[in-house]
Amino acid sequence: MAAKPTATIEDVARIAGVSIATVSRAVHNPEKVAKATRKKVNEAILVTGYTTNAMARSLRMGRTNIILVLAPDIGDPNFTTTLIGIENEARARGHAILIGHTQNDPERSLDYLRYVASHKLAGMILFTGRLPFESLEGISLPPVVSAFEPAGDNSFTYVGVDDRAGGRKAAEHLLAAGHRRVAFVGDTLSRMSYRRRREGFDQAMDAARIPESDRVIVPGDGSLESGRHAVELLFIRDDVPSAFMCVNDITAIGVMNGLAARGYTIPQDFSVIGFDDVPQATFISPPLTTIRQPRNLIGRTAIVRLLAMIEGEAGDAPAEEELIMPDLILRGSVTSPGPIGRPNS
Amino acid sequence: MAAKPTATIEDVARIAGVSIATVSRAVHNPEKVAKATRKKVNEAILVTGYTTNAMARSLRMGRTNIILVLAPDIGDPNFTTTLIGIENEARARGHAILIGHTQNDPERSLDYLRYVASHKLAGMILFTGRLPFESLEGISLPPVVSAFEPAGDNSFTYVGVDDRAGGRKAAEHLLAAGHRRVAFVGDTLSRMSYRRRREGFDQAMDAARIPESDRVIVPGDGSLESGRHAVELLFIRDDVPSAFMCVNDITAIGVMNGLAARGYTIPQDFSVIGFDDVPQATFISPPLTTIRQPRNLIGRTAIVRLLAMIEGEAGDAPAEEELIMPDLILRGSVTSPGPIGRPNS
DNA sequence: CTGTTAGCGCGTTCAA
DNA sequence: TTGAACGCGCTAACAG
Repeated sequence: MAAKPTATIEDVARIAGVSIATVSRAVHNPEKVAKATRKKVNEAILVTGYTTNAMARSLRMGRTNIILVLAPDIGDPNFTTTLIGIENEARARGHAILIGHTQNDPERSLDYLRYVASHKLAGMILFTGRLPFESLEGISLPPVVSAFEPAGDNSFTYVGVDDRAGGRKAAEHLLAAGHRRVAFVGDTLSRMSYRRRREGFDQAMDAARIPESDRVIVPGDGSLESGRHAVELLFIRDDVPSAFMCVNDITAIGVMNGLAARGYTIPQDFSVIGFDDVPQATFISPPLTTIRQPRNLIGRTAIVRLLAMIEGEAGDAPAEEELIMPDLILRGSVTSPGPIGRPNS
Repeated sequence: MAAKPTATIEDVARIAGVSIATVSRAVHNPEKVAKATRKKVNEAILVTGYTTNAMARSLRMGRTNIILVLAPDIGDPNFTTTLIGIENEARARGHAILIGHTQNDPERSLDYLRYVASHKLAGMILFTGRLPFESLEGISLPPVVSAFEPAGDNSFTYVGVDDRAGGRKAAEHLLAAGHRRVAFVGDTLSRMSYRRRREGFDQAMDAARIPESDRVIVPGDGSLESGRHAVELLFIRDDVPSAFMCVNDITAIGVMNGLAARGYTIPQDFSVIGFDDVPQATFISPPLTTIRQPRNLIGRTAIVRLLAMIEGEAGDAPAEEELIMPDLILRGSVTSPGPIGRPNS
């Protein structure tokens, strides 16, 4: 049995005994159609199971109201919660959300970009730090805002946490607890947000007049392993601080693991602070003190700005940054250093 | 500055000094165009930054090669890994993947269904157990396969883990370790997969001739709380088994928490086994013995079947189930019961 | 309030 | 090997 071709506006018109224009109006501007006519049309629609062909519609209209959210990793908890903020707001404003998963693969990203361009999507939200901008030549994109990680060059409006302020808050908390010699784990040039957290750290240390020599900078990529590895490195170098400030929670958990593996208990022997407030932060023991990403708010803000750009046609406003202040979440992984200032091994 | 309208096939044709038909051919059937002509066309495309208008294209062709993956929760680790399997396979076969996030909201689901219908997407993969089928009347859907959780009525081809076999394996493992009195935590009617795991449990118990009275069935919804709560319930009822088989890992972790809160250590005092093998299963202590979801394989299988349905036009094959056998992952949360058969409180 | 008509951009006959 | 012309389904302008 061949699939029955889907009903078109013409089928509906024929059955309702009106013109196709009337059907179109009855669907999109009901108030411009007599009640009786509207009724006939609606019945015909029910009979035929008619759905307006979106391709034809937007071919005619030249636009859609679909927004693509591009993420490198769907599973990232930062992403999930933010997405919900985006969806709720977009929905309320009559826009639909589609998600693209790039796995950090430039090929994939490019495919999605092409999709956006060729389907004339209304706009785009990027969670991807890097975009294959080189290959982007000529692809004409709708309004874009990037979230969480500033996108490549900063030609796009960016909404995210104030990483510098967050870094500062974290470092100040450690300082206030009495730590003087602290490690910064996860230093890297590749992610701008991490770089800014480091800057915040330095600002706080500067303000407290902690000499550079008391700031132990350990590189890392934000992975669990990088945290564990940092601990080993420091013990091998025999250069162990009393507190660890980590570029993100995952690294912090890695540090805690590394410390635990060496028989230390937290926070008695060492203090650890993270950044992001991922779900695991509550589950591990002790629960991790950290800086919370204002995820939902970031999502809402991002979509609000995007919609403003989409609707305010004139809005050739230059790219801006909107930084949202994060909160310090006090849990159990930070306390004052012991009287020795350095645990006994 | 008004946005420059994107180039159409006509612009390209004019610049290249050929007809639009030739441009179309040069793009989609290069071999049917003289080399010199092709070159001119390609140059013109580069100049104009032309991208074929997907709306017009699929309006003409009547279809797309886009597949929508509909998930209730993007963040579910089961989903993420499976998605990667889907994407890789789909990509290799020339299909693009878009993701929809329903949050289990019927309104949202319906929107996506409409999207699929009106955009004439090629097919759909469902991770959503429930679909608003009532409202679905008349919406004509492309081929659909559901994964992980059989969709509502079983009118759709389903690819998933063999829950019954998994449940059996888990129970047999407990039995083999010497447990006779075991709890099944997370009994529910609402999720078919959970129901099947329970059936597997019962099959194994039957085979071992364990009387019903030694099977402690505790209801639960698969949440962390449900696990904790089950432990409390059992202690209050003073009906404590030597092992817990949980409907999923999250419940199992809840059970472990509950047990730990009462001062017991696992697996010395109690054995616990989960189902799914979520990432946390490795991190907690002791690491959780569980049944692993063959996620990547489920993804690949689902998309392969879907594409077969899409391509084999004639394929009006009836809905089928393809069940994939899961493996038992041995870790540290199961051991033989103590000589007493019941721990000292 | 309703019908007629002209494209939106493209792939595809059919001729040349 | 190439070009002319049609129509996919729809909305918006213009008449009536």
